[in-house]
Amino acid sequence: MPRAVRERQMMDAAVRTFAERGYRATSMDEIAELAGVSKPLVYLYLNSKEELFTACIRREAEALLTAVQAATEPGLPADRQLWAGLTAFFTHTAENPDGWAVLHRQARTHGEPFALEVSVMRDVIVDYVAGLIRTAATESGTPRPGAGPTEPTERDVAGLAQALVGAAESLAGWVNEMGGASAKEATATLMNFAWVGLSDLLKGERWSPR
Amino acid sequence: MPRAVRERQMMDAAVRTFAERGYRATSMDEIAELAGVSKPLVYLYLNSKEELFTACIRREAEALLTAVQAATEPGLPADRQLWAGLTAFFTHTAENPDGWAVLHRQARTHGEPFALEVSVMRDVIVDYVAGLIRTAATESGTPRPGAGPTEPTERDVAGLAQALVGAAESLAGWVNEMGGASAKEATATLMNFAWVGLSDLLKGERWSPR
Amino acid sequence: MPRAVRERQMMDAAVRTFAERGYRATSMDEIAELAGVSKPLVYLYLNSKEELFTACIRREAEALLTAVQAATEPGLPADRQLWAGLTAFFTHTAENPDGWAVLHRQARTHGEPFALEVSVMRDVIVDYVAGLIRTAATESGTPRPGAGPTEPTERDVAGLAQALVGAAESLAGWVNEMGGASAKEATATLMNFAWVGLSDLLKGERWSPR
Amino acid sequence: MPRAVRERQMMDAAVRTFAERGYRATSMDEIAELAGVSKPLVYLYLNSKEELFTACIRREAEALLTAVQAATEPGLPADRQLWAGLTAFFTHTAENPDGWAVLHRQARTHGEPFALEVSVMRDVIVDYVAGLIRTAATESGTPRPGAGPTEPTERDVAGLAQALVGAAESLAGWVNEMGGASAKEATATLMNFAWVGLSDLLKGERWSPR
DNA sequence: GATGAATGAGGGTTCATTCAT
DNA sequence: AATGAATGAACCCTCATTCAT
Repeated sequence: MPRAVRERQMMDAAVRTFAERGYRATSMDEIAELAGVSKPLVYLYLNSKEELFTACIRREAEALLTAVQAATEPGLPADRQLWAGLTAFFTHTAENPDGWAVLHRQARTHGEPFALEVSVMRDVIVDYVAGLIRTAATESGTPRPGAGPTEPTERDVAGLAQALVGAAESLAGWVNEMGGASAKEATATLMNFAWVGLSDLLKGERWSPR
Repeated sequence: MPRAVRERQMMDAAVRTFAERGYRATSMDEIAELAGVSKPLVYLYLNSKEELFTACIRREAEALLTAVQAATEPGLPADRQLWAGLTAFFTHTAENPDGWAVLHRQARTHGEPFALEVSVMRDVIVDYVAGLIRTAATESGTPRPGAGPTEPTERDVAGLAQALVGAAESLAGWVNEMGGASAKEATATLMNFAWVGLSDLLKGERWSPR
Repeated sequence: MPRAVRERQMMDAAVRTFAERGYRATSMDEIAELAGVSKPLVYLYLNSKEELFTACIRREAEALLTAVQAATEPGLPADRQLWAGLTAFFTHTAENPDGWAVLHRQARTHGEPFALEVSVMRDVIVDYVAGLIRTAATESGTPRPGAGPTEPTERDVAGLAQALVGAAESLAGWVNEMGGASAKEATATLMNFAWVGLSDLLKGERWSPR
Repeated sequence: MPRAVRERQMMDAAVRTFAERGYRATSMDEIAELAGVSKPLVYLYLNSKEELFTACIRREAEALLTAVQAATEPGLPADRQLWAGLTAFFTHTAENPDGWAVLHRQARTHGEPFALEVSVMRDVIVDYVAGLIRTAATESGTPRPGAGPTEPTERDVAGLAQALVGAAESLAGWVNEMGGASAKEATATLMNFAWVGLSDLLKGERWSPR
C-alpha cells in the first residue's frame, strides 16, 4: 500500500481520536489500532505524537480555509461574500465535525505550540472579515446627514470582526450538537443578526447606555 | 493553618495550573507544589484529581454567574440589562482569566462529566439572554408598517441568543489577549454590533442573499 | 475513659479488621475509625502497626491456649483429655472467628516476625498432643501378641500429632464456614477418625501398600 | 525472546515472590526484577497484579490437580487410590513449595476473588476423598455382628474427608519445613493414622466420652 | 488525655518511544 | 515496507507515621 494512502489513514484515525478524547488522553496505541497499522509505522511516517497532532491541525485548518476561500468570489459585494463564506464554513464544519473539534477545541486547549498553529488561521479569517467590513463601509455610500462619525476606527472593525467570527464559531458548535439547523439556517441567523445591525452602524447609529 | 484557608490555596493553584496546562497535562505534584503543600494533603482535602477539577469548575462557574447576576437589575429595560450583564461578564473574565480559561476552554474539552457541569451554566445564560431578546421584541412597540413578520420564532430567538453569547465568549478571549480593550469597550462593540441590528430585525428587516 | 478499656477497644477493632482484610490491606485509619478514636491515640498506646498486629496475635493466642488448657484436667486418661481439649478448641474458635482467622490465616501469611509468634503456640499444642499420644501408648497395656513393634518412634508421634492438629484446624474452618456442625459434632468426628485408628495403631496394626 | 518463554519466567517469579511475601506485600517491581524484565512488560503480558495473581493460582492449582489425578488409577481399591493420591500430593507439594504456599496460604487469605479460585479445587479434592471413603464403606464387607450402624451418614463422610484433607495439608507444610520426612513417610503416617481407624469405624466401633 | 494538620515514601498503572529483524 | 519485543519516565493515589497544641 502506497505511503500517501497509509498516511491519510493514520491522520484520519488521529483526527477522530484526538477529537473524541483530547490530545493527552489519546494514546498512540489507539491511533495505530484504529488506523489498522502497527505503532512503529506511525512513528516512521509521522515522527512523534506532537508532530502528528500538528499535522492534523494543519491539514484540517487548510481544508477549512480552502473550503471557505473556494466559496467566496472576490468580485462580489461584501455582504454576498460574507454570506458565501459563512455558508461554506457552516457546511464544512458540519461535514467534518472531528476536524472542527480538533481545531476549535483541542488545538486551543493544549498549550502554545498547537494553539499558535490554529491562531494563525483564525487571524487570517478575522482579517478577511475585517476587510469585508471595511469594504462595506466604503460601499455603504453617503452617511445619513447629521449623523455621527461614520468611519469605524480600526479597533472597532477588529472588534466587530472578532465578534462575528466568535459568533460563527459558537453557532458551528450549536449546529453540530443540536442538529436540525442547517448550514443555511445558521448563515441566515448570523447575517440577520450581524449585517443588518452593521449597516445601521455604518450609517452612524450607535447604541449607548441611557 | 486552618483547613478552609489551605483548601482555597489549593484550588487557586489548581485553577491556575489547569488553565495553563489543561486537565490531563496537569499533575497533582504541580498543583501541590504551587500551593505550597504536599501532595497527600491535596488528596486529603479534595479526594481526587477529578473531584478537584470539578470543584474548580463549580467554583468558577458560580463566581461568574454571581458576578453577572449581581450586575443586572430585573426592573430595567432589556437593553440596559444586557449592557449591565455584558459589562459584568467582560470585567469578571478579564479579572479572572484563569477561571475563565478553565470554564471556557478546559472544562468543555475534557469529556462528559466536566463539560456537563459548565454546559448547565451556559444554558442558564443563553436562556437568560433569549429572555431579554423576547422582552425586547415586546417592548419594541409597533412594527414598521408593511414590514414582514415581526415576531421572531422560538428557534430564531434561540439562535440569536446562541450567537450573542458566542460572540461575547469570543470577545472575552480577545479582550484578555489583546489587553488594551477594556470591558466597557468590548461591551460597546457588542451592543452596537448586536443590539442595533436586533432592533431593526424586530422591525421586520431581513437580510437575504441577492 | 481509662487506658485499659481504650486499648481493648482498639485491639478489638484491629483483630476484626485484620481478620477481614489481612495485615497489609488494613490501614491504621480503618482501625482508628472502627475503634472510635483518633489515629495518634492508636500510636500513643500501641506504637506501630507491626506491634499492634503482634499484640493481637499474642492476645488471641493466649486466649485460645487458656481456653484449651482450662478445659483439660491433667489427671484424666489421655483420650478424655484430648476430647476435652478439642471441644474447648472448637468452641473457642467458633466463638471467636476473627481471632482464629488472625491466628490461623493472617499471622502465618505475612512473614517471619508474625508467623513465628503463632508457630510457638502451635508447637506448644502439638507437643501437648504428642504427649497425649505417648501417654496413650503407655496406657494401652500389652500389645497384641505376635504383632509388630508397638512403640511408635518419636518421628511417628510427631507426625501423628501434626496430622491431628492439622485436621482439627481444618475442621475449625469448616465448622465456621458451614455453620450447623456444632463443636461437639466436630469433636466426635475427629475423635472417631483419629483415636480409634490410633489405638489399633498402638496395638501394632499397620497399613501398607500392596 | 518469544512471548511464551517470557511469560513463564514472569509467572515463576511471581509465584516465588507471592509465596514469600504475600499478595499485598509483593510489588510488581520485585516480580519484574526477579523475572529480569521491566515492569511495563509484565503489564503488557499479564495486565494487572490481580490477573497475575489469579493466573498464578490457576496454574499452580492445575499443576497440583494434574499431578494427583495422574497418580490415581480408577480401577484400584479405595485405599490404594488414596495412597497413590497422597503420595503424589506430598511429592508435588514438596517439589513445588512456592506453588503450594500460594495455593494454601496466600490465595485463601486475600479476599473472595482469589479464595474462590482455590476453594473450587479444594472442593474437588474433598469430594474425591469423600467418594473414596464411601467406596471403602461398601468394600469393607460385612460389619462385625452385633455392632452399631455401619453406614456413616453423608455429614460424617463429609467431615471425615474434610479432616483427612486438612491433615494432609498440614503434613505438607510440616514435610516442607522439617525437610527430613519424605513424601512416602508422610503418606504412611497419614494412611496409618486415618485408614486403620477408618476401617474400624466402618465396622461400627465408635469413640465416645466416658 | 486527645487530636487536627501534615508528609516521605512507595505501589499500581500507562505511555511515548525505540530497536532488531 | 512493516512489526514484535521492550523500556524509562511519569502519574495518580495511599499509607504509616509524626508534631504542635
